[in-house]
Amino acid sequence: MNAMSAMKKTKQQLHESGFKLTPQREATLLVLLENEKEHLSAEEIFFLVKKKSPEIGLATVYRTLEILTELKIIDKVSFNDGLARYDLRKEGAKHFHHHLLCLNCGTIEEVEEDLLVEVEQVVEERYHFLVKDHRLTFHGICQECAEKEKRNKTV
Amino acid sequence: MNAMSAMKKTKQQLHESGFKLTPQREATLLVLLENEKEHLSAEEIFFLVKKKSPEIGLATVYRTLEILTELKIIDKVSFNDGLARYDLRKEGAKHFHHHLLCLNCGTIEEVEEDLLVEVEQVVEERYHFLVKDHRLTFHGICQECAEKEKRNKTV
DNA sequence: GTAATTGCAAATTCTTTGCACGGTC
DNA sequence: GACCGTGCAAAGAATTTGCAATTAC
Repeated sequence: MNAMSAMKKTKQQLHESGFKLTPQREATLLVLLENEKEHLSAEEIFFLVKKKSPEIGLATVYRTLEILTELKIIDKVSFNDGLARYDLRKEGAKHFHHHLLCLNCGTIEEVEEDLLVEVEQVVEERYHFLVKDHRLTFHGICQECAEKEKRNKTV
Repeated sequence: MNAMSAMKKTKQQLHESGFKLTPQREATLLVLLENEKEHLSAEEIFFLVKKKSPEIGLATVYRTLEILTELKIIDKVSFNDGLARYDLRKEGAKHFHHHLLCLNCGTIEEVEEDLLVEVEQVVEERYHFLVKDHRLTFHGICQECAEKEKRNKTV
């Protein structure tokens, strides 16, 4: 675990861009680090931060998330549920990881490995498009739901 | 061009699900067909429909878009600009087409061919996830912007 | 010291809902 | 005549903004 080192690194990134590391920003970042597998919305982050630092305002959380997105420390994603969610970018990850969204239970799984290396090459060559990043989400049925379904049919 | 046949087919789909093809729904669908390369927001669709049928209300457009999404005639997409956009599903397309979003000029190009056939197989095998559909958007620089950039450097 | 940052409340933006009215089979 | 669909206006949800007070460096 290196929440410490991640925090330190972020602090530096903030300073490099002329931002200050305020307690509010630190608290927000900590929540993001502690929940890196989740895909929290601004409001969810706000409530989690509020638990430890009750004086924080929702607007500050929004403003912090905006800065962190700008610095590419987090990514803003949207899974068609109409609100923005925030996802910590993995240390040194060149590309955004992929998501598996279960249409049945709504769970979001993460796929760390980059499955698009070849596809991106095709896009660059065939469509003359210089790929910088991507957003890929598969919609489908997760293993757990598929098994549940199977069991129900057997019964 | 077969806006006629597309309309006819949709009419049937609506009827099969117990909906009527009202003039408002027809006008909305027509705008979608006429702008199938665009990625219009609800409001943009509303204004285009209003040109021809000034009596239509925004709420009706939203309600129509909801029905069309439900019937999988259109797809609701979001490109991180915070509002929903709607995209006509291609005739008989099993999978949602891909998008190329230019980070410079904001243009969205479409990629009709399915580049994910093999990747989906990997996901199914390696992650035990039954893929039903996907959302894939590449972020990068389009050909036009890349050339403009090059020209500026030469000058 | 001072420019950046904050919390709060008000404002905006996008979308949904309630409801009386109109159209259709 | 029951029912679906509509327009309008009001409500709602998510996010942004203005501003005076506060804080980090």
